[in-house]
Amino acid sequence: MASGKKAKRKAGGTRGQLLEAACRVFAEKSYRDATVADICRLAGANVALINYHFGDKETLYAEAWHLAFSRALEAHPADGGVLADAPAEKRLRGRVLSLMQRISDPENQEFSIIQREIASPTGLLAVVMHEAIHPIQLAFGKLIREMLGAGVTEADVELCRMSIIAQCLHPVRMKRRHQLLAGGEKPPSPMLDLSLEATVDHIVRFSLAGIREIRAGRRRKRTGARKD
Amino acid sequence: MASGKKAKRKAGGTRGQLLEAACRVFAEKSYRDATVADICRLAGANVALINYHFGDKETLYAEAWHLAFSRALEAHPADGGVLADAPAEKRLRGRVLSLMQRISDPENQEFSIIQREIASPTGLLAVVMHEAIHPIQLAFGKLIREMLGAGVTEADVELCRMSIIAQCLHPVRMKRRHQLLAGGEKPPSPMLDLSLEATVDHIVRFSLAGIREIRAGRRRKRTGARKD
Amino acid sequence: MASGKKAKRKAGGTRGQLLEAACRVFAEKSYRDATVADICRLAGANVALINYHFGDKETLYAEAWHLAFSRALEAHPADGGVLADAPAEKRLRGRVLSLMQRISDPENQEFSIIQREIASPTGLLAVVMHEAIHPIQLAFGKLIREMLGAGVTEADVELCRMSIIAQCLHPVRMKRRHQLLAGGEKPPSPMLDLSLEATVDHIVRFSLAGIREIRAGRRRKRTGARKD
Amino acid sequence: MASGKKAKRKAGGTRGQLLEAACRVFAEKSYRDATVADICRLAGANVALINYHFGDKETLYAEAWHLAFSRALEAHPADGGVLADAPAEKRLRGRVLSLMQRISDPENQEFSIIQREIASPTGLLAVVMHEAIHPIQLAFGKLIREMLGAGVTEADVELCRMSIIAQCLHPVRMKRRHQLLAGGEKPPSPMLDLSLEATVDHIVRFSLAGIREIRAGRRRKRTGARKD
DNA sequence: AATGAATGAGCCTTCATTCAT
DNA sequence: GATGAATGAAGGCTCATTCAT
Repeated sequence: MASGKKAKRKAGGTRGQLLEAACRVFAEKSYRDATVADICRLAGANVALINYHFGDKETLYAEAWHLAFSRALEAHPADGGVLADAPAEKRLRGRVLSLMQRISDPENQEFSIIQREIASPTGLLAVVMHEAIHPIQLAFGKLIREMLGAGVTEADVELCRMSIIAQCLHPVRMKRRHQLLAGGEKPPSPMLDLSLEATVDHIVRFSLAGIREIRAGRRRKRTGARKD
Repeated sequence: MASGKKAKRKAGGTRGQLLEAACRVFAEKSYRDATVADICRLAGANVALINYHFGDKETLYAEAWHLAFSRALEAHPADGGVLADAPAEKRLRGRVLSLMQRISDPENQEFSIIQREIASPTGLLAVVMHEAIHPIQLAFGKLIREMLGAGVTEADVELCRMSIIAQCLHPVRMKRRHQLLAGGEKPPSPMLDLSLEATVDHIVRFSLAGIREIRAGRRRKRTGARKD
Repeated sequence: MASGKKAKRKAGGTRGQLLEAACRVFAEKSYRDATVADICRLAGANVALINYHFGDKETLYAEAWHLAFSRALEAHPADGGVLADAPAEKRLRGRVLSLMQRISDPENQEFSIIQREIASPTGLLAVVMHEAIHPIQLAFGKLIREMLGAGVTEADVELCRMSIIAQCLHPVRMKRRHQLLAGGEKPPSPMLDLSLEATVDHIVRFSLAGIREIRAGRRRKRTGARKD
Repeated sequence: MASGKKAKRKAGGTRGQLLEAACRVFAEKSYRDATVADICRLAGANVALINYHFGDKETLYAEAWHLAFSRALEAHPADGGVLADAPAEKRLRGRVLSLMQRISDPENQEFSIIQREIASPTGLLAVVMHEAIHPIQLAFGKLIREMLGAGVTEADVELCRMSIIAQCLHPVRMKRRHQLLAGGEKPPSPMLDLSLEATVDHIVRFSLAGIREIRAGRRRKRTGARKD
């Protein structure tokens, strides 16, 4: 058998253990607050092993984020499983659902890490933006441009994209914040009990109305028609 | 006599200088990253004075936030200067504008501090939520409930409130993030050049459509009517 | 009286104590081998005080050398107390004596520090060369040029200067080396028992003969005379 | 070649590779500054092999010096190839040339190692002195005693020996120091451009004059003659 | 003989806090 | 109130050495 002879031999290797531990610790502690001792304790490893396997704390941090990022990407395909030839509304719903699942998945540390990175940047932020955030924004932008139709300015696309992405991120932030605060108290707002599905339904419906409005507004502008 | 008003060498006294400096430093550095030495250097004061005047770093932090909060509250009345008997749309616009001005005012450190607090909480978060965030949420909730009409669930109010507040906060977060990243590069998206007014216009129009949709949807649900 | 009220208050201040201790420790241990803990232990101070007073180990090192350098300069005037209008032989003897006294003074850590710096340079070497070594070389060069007379090449000056300075430094190095090795053994060579005066006498006599030879040789060359 | 069992097998074996690498690294880095990792990287070997083959870093260091020493001894015979029945002047020149060649040979790490050893001794110094330095000193001493003639004190021999050896070592030290400082700047003194031959010529001529002077001086002293 | 992984001791530095004027 | 000096607790990193194949 190929399984480890020694109990000393950790499953997946110590390097993997460290990476895993780093993901978790960095997800809940910020780069500065997290200590290599924390991570090693969680991984059951010697502190010097971080230097051995990763060089330094910063590299470990970058690799931990990459791991979380890869997992998130794999677990939650950006299109939400909706086919490219489905109606735009379906595709929008797919993307909204996918994004929200991705960032609210409790197994996924990516969002936590990114949030902390934004609060106190370490230099990783630019990479994060480029690799994780930009692609999602682009895909949303393309879809929204399509939905808004031809006679629309780039600024309108941008604003609608912002409106939609904002609605996806905000509830997750809120939920985390409340979980952080409440050690077990009653949720101070009923929204927190809403299922992800219900929230997605709301966002899609709310936003489709918004998009139609913008689209109509632009058409009105173009044709000179006025409807009060 | 312990008369509280002493004209010190420094304007507002050393205590005030420290508080002022703390506001700025905590706005750009996170609780952990900011050092008391940073703050004292900026205030031109001795390090020991922080302990003398505030006891410890954490208390100074709390007081600094309170100062920023008070200033924000004073500088940006929550109703945006719109009278309470104005039409709901006007009042919504007032609140959206007010909120966005408040958090994007570069002289106001409140939002920065809150953002960092959320990313790595120090215990201040609960107070912040209660004093700064909750009142705004309540006012928005009341207004939105009014706009949605009677036959609407609390969850709908909650969700619409979330949609609107999300749209207010997100662009400011985005702008800050980009300023952080780009030392002076061209903004990678045109949205960043949009004026606050234009963004507010969009949010209000987009959201009014959304609210009407939710309101109509609920009515449809209740009456069973279908109108397409 | 004006003396310190507290025993805690160290004579000359902790900063001075640290500098003094650093001189001694760096004189016997090399930058790398010497630890800040060593220095603080010797100074009876807390390790953090090095950061407080000097910033870091490297700055302390530089300041320690500067102190040793200043003391050496002050205690051993480069001309050895011989007047500038004295005969060249007297002035040479003055310089040789001065240099040797300077580097063999057991109270003076300058030479030790320089020796270690040469063996494993820290970046201070360039400064050391410029401030401590160069002036001495220049003075010797000027004097030797005068003694060699007009018809001499710059290379000859250089070589004679080297010959003389070499003789000054070498015995001191040898003596230190032997002290290092012998924990109390008998000196393996009688030279070590020679007084500084005797060594200086030798160097001057030996070198004056050498200089005369070079001077004569050059003259021979110039006049075309040959004497085999 | 048929001897190699594996393609991996390095020329001279891994042990030899390590020794070779150690010579080079210790020649440029001091015992403390040089890390076993440095050496293994250069040798293309695993870190654990140092302990396997040599026990510890210190033993490797000693063996590395021995290798450098043996090579130096072999490459530069102490008498400089001058026959034992040649005139004393010739033999002196031979020894001076040989010593200077030995220590300035860029392929020879011996001198570098010794210099660093002197600056921060590791316990190897005693061995070095005994095996490498002492024999050279003895040979010089014997030759100089012969040249000084019978009526000379042991101290005079010692001092002349010092004068000559000092002149051999100093220029090499100087040259190394300047190479260390200047990454490629112009040499601040013309001496550095002098050939080894020219330097040897100078040393021999300068020293022969010195020796004659000492010899004559002693004679004068003995006979009571005075010559101003 | 060789290797990758692991270990523990030690070092420099940072920083909030406290002490003594 | 204000100041300079002092302190102790960590934290990240380096490195020679050892372990288990």
